[in-house]
Amino acid sequence: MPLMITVKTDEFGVLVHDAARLLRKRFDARGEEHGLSSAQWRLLVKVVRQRRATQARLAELLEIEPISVSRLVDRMEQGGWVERCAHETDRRVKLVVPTDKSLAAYSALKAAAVDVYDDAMTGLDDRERQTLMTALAKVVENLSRDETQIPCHLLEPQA
Amino acid sequence: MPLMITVKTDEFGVLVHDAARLLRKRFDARGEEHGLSSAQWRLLVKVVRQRRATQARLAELLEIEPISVSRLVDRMEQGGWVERCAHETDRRVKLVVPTDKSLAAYSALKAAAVDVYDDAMTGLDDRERQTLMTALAKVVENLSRDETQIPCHLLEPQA
DNA sequence: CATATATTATGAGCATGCTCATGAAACAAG
DNA sequence: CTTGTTTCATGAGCATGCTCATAATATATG
Repeated sequence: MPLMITVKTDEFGVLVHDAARLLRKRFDARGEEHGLSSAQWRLLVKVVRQRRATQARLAELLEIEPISVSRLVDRMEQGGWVERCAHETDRRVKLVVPTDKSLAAYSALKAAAVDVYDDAMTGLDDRERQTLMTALAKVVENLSRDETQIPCHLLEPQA
Repeated sequence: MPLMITVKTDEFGVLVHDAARLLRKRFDARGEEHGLSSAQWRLLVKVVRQRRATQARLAELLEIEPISVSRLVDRMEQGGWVERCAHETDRRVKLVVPTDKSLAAYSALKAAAVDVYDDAMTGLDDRERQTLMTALAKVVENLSRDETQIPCHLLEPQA
């Protein structure tokens, strides 16, 4: 039997959790100059890129629930970042569009994001960065697939 | 000038954010069998390992604010996971100790965590896992150091 | 057309984090 | 001992996520 060294991944959850928390903190700090939280920042980027998106579409893009988008847009509308407009034909939907204030802040925010990532990855070489990105992407893919993972042999035969 | 390929790290924040969210969702799902959220699970692990810890110490270990521990312990005490006991000499502190219920659930929770990590890292070889862990640890270290990063030349001379 | 179903947004209410403020107890300096 | 400072726990109130429920509208089907 070959020497089986399996990497200790005990603390994987803690690491990811901490990294996400610390990144969020940095983004909150940088966004504060503009009066933006990190959640609002994320939504702003989507709204600027989409130009006009329904709240349902934003929920899909941000991978959060529509109700959470509703609350977030409430606060961002109040802050003058976005506006809710009626759809031309579908009276159910409200189109979320960026204000001039959002469009003006966008490039500064992009630059700030690059800064934060540079800080975060200081000391990692290109190979490590590459592996970090692809491995994380794989993890996200793994966890996105079959959410609850019910083994086939446990499934009830369908009628 | 050598060919400079710099890895595209644009989506780093999104990846970490998504990975953390999906992991949390898995832990919530697995903890639900026991009636535990992922935050409660994290605290439970610390309490079982420490045996008796002040809330301030738990806040330090979990890297959250003492007030957040206070609320979390409220709910966990109500759920019968922990108890608040008086300290022998210092009447300010309340020692948080695990109940039998916590001690009984602990090993099942540990096994569930291993499951979740296995799922998450499916398809990654040892080299990739190794790099993922060390790179994430480096990121956490980078972001933990000099929180606000004020360049020295901008600091006011001290009186 | 009429009726059933799906989609869109949002209200109510909860969990988990936060900041700011406060009260009680411990500790340090005089 | 008294006074000032620090530490510990927690109240008030907010942001961001969630589930569950509901109203309005659109769409599909008989």
